[in-house]
Amino acid sequence: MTITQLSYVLAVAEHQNFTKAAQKCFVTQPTLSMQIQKLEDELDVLIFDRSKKPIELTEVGKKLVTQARNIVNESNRIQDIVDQEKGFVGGEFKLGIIPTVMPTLLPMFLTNFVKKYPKVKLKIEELTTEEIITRINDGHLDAAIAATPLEQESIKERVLYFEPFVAYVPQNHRLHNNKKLETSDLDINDMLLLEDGHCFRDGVINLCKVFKNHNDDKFQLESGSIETLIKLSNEGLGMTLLPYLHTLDLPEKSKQNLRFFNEPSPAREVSLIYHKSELKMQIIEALQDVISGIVRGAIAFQNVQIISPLSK
Amino acid sequence: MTITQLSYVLAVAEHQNFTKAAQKCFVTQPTLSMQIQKLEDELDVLIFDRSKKPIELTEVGKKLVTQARNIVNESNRIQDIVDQEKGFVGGEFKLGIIPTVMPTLLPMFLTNFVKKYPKVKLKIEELTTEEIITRINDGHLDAAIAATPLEQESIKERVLYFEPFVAYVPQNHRLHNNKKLETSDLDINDMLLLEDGHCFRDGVINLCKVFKNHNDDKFQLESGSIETLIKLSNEGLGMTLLPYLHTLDLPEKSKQNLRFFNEPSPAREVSLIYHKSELKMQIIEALQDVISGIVRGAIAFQNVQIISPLSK
DNA sequence: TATTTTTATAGCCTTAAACTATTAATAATG
DNA sequence: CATTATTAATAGTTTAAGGCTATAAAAATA
Repeated sequence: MTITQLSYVLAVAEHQNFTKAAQKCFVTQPTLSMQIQKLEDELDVLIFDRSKKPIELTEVGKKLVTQARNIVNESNRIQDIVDQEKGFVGGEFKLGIIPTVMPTLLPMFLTNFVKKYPKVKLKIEELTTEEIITRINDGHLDAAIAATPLEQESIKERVLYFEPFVAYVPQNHRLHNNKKLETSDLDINDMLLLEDGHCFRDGVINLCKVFKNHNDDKFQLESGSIETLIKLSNEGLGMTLLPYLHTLDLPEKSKQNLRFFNEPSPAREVSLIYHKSELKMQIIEALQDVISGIVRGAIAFQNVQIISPLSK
Repeated sequence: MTITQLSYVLAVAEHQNFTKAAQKCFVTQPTLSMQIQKLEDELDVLIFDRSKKPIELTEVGKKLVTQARNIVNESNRIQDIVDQEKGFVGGEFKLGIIPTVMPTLLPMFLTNFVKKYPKVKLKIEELTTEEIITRINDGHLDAAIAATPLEQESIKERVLYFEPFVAYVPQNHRLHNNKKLETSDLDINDMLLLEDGHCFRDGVINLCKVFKNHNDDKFQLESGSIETLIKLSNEGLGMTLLPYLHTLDLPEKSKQNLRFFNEPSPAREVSLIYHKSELKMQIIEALQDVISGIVRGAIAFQNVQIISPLSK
């Protein structure tokens, strides 16, 4: 039994297809088929049920795949240990970022990070929290930036910053003349929301839930981007909430519609999250360093109240 | 990097000698040397410091060995999973037993176990608790029978039975005429003890500590076996405590010197212990089944008070 | 039924992992 | 201090493993 064979098994289990798996492993299909057969012979057990289309794992197969993933993960760590010893921070690193953090945070730290750690090949993907959790668990992401706490047993979190919710209240809105807002002022029914799947949307809903009843799932207007949200709001279709960093580069005119909350201001907790196996920890720590350093300058709120990003 | 290479590293780390390691791995010394060199080349790091005699691990080497042990352990589990699926309970199994349990418990379950699981090649070793802990941690033992609780983070325990302490009080002893004893009757200073290293000795000391001050480490007479302890006691050199199972096959004359404790009787907890990685769990469960079944007939005490086997 | 997709088999080539034999280096001993 | 063990490294050879291409077989789809 070799680590290579185990990773072949993982690839087939994932793609349910020998040919595609072979491509992902950078070998030919016969090579991969042979190795898996060899392993099955050695263990004297069928890992895959080839009669099913697409191919399925047998019952033992499922257990073996779980264990194989363990072994392959632990093996990857050998290189990690060596890298750490040498002080080498490099290699490919896949980072997921949720959509409502991406456009504001990424430009702030990316240049700095690339300059400081030129050997790291960052591959960044915009993903929803749900997608991020799946991919961290199956090893397709090395880490991600998301709103926390997520309450995931398999995922560890390191808080980067707290980002207050800022209200965007258009001119004709009942709250426009309030200088500061209370969370109790909010009414989910005149609030513009992001589309389903955004955890910022869930955060806003949770925030409103605390204080008001609401017509479950009867939101009027939803949008896929915060920019559209602002435009819709300007059209007089309701107020909305923005993450603080999004308010920094608004035009002066729009800034006049911003209303902060009285302290403790509701806020989301934004964290660097990663699998509990702690693979590539050097890079994760490098990211944390750079991002915390940058954000510390931009955000300086002390007294905040964390709103959960989970839809309950 | 292969699992084979990692196990070679483990062997050298353990024996601090390439030649001996090669023997243990059933390959020639050059083969093992080459593979370790290849791994060092691939990782571009020295795992062993060959300038030291005997050979030592480098700093990275130590970390790598820890991780390698993980990987090799997890790999062994693949076969475990297959075995479990097939309902196969077999293969070599190394079991440690503490000296004060060995002579009484082993004859009770061994024949039964071998009959029920003929494919398991049991290799039994008499070892002290300390030796057992070391060997379970380094993988030289698959499981052991010892007095618990041990408070070892890396070791799991499954209680087999509670074995009361029974006093052996010779004729001329001050307690001889008491029909039953209280633990408060005990005085460590007129107690015959096993030699250092036996956890039963520590249990007895802990029991006495609870109620009396004692002359620290000023025990008069010590012995390596319980049989000798009884003989010494018969010579009028003091009373002693025996584990209940040892009292069953005493000659009738000696049995008249036995004094039980009032309930709750002090007792030791005897458990099957194994590494938290839970390798060869099928065999461990088979052992537990057989032993519990046998002992249930021989021991039927309900109301006992567990005495810790740890020397504090 | 024909066509495409997908896995298994056959045969070949290259590399890697094992061996034996030997050398080099170190430690132990006379 | 020279000699002898002990032990790791190197050289050269053999066998086996892992890879490839080409092709056949089986299954799914048109």
